Amino acid sequence: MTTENQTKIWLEKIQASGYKLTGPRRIVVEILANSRFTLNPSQIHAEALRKYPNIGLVTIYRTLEKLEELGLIWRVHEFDGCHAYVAAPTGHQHLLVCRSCSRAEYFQGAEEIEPISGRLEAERGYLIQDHWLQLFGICPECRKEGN
Amino acid sequence: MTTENQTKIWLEKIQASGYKLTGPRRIVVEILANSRFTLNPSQIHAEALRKYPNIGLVTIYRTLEKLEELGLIWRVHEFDGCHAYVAAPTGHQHLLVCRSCSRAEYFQGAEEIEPISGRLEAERGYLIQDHWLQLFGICPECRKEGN
DNA sequence: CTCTTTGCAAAAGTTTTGCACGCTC
DNA sequence: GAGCGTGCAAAACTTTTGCAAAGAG
Repeated sequence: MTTENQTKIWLEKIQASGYKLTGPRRIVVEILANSRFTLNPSQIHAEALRKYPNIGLVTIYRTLEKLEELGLIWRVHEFDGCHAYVAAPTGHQHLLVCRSCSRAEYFQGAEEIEPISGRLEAERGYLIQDHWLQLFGICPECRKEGN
Repeated sequence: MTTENQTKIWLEKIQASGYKLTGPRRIVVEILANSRFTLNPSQIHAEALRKYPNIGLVTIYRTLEKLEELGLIWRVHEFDGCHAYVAAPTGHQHLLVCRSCSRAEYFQGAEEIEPISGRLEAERGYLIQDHWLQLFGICPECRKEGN
């Protein structure tokens, strides 16, 4: 999927959910749908200001809230904090995050986890609802630069 | 391991690391080493006040910082925030957390993840350093109560 | 006795809320 | 035109820092 399509799909979904399409929302969507890195509200705000001079940080927060509610973005949990967001994947995927530059990409095929859930439900009586699998490391670009 | 032993081991480790054993530190250690639930700084403070009337919230923060540095506690990432801590496990284990009461327990045997790391290193050129696997659900006690 | 640790107060940083105006539909 | 969305200001929280006094070893 191209990123232009990704942006378009998000905007349609926002509208289909009864929310209005506004300048600030378009900007935030464009930034997040196209970023290969995790971004926190303040970084998004700084980036957005370049294209929409008067946009307020509060609007970033409120837009993030809606995008998260619509399942379009995920809050990312990193070692040094949990303030950043990233475009949600299509389908069930897991995150691989660079600890140096916060580049984030997804990977599939962690079906290995299903039996673990089943085992724990049987052995401990929990109702398992969800799981997080996230890998951390150094991306190829940062390895080249010696980070 | 009994929880008294756990508390004792932590206190010894604090002392062995060159930190002093003080009243406030003993209290925080006792609370965290014995809790089956994740606790945030404010909850720990409230609990500590019952046994040590003048203890300050700042001291809780500073003690948590040291316990984390010594590897005795982990910060827990939950759906509704990342402010809570829990006693670290012995060896490589993963967390199972109740979304209703924040009860937390560990499980072993997620060796299934190793091949995933290897695959991603080979396919994407990352140097994988760490991973998080965490399961969320409802614990038996909360299921009984219909949460 | 020395040096760490504590509690208070204040600062810094992040996120939320109230409100009048502006814009989308 | 109706009602949602925006920006500003201020509030609410969480976490960190400076400092004098107290306590551990």
